[in-house]
Amino acid sequence: MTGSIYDELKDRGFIAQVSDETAVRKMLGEKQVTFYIGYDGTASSLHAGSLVPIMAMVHLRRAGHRAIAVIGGGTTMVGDPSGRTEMRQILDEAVIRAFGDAIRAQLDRYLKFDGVGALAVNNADWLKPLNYIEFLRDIGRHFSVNRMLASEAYKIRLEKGLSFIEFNYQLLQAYDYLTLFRSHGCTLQMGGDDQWGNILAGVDLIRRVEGAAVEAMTFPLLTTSAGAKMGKTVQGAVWLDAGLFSPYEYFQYWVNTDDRDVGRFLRLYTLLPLEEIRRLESLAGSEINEAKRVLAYEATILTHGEDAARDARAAAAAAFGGSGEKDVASLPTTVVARARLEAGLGPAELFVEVGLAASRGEAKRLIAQGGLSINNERIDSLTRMLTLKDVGPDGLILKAGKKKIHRVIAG
RNA sequence: GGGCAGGUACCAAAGUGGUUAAAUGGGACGGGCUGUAAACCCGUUGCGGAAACGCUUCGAAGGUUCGAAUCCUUCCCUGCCCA
Repeated sequence: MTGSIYDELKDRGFIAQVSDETAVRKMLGEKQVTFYIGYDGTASSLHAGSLVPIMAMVHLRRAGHRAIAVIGGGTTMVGDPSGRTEMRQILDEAVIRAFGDAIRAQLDRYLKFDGVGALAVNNADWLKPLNYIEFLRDIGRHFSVNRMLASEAYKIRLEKGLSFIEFNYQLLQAYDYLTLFRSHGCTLQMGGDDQWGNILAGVDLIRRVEGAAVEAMTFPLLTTSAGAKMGKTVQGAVWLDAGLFSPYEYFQYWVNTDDRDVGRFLRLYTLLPLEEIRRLESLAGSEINEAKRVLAYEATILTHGEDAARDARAAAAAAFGGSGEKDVASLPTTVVARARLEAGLGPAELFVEVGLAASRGEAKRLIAQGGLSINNERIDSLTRMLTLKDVGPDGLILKAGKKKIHRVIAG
């Protein structure tokens, strides 16, 4: 345990707000602290937007603190209105349960739940059995509606409408904190900066009910320098699940980082020492691409493991002609029946099939605009049939635009 | 429960009987320039079709009409005001 983990987090850009900086720095430096972060299960996988909290947990755990990941099986049934413009879709309970299990498994890769230094709990376990009247009397009376309505988090919703169920979210999250304080001695809750109000509600509740001082810390809500939300691409989220978003795509997501974000991201999303990061981010001009590759490689290791990261890097090198080993086999690949290739396939059909175009119409548009190529040769005609002859020893390489690439092999 | 205003494509927002597959902006995508960056310039942006053209879309379902996003009816949903 080192006295510097708080400052390490701060230097790396993890901290947006802290309840009491002096107290938090002190406790993280002096003793083992049990802390928690909640993850609401609104999808079967977390995405890159959740990486900051995950990395913060990894850092704290490495520093010897005890991590509790709370799967929001109960709170997800209510839905957090904080900062949202519209009510969340109400999800089916069985679905929420399944999502929660999947997310737990995902977090396990980063945190290695051992029941001692890192554990996962599901708040459905204590929220579902709650008795309404008792809850109102014991917990509800500590909350001021006036104060809640005045908070920034609800501001948008007061204009667009806020249902009663959502209004209860904050109470439940506060109750989570109280529960973990009582059962596990948890004294630090962290979360995204949009959670600040909810987290403080828990701090207040514990003070009122237990007379104890506990702490709160939030992470900045990141956007890329281009203004996009972290972890979102056009196609959708940058999922941490290899089945939803392949390691190759994941690697590419990081390689495509804006120059201006490289240093910031290296600090947040890799465990590289700060001196090394300072060296990498100082690279100028096209040299910065080297830093991006390091970022991508390290980030991919953390999420998908070293083997997958190596494959992804090799595939990227093959696709973009970078230095080092080239491994075409690691590109996203689709097997197409030999017989179909013998008969010949239209390019639009094939590009749609491998997911490089959303529809034949789009594929045709792309061809007209010179955006599609096979084996690095621009397709200039819709009737350019693709056959077995186009499938070389490494397969048939399809490209849409400059960056989306896919390999087809006959099978 | 009553009154008012709304629900249009990824988002925002025009359109109030045919010239509307639906203005405009943003976003996104493609091309050019580059460094798998940014900025900038050009183009594209419902589905099918080589094309002609066809099909589906404006909360949902019915209806009026030669013709509906546009008119009528019912229903669902949202916001505001009143209770």
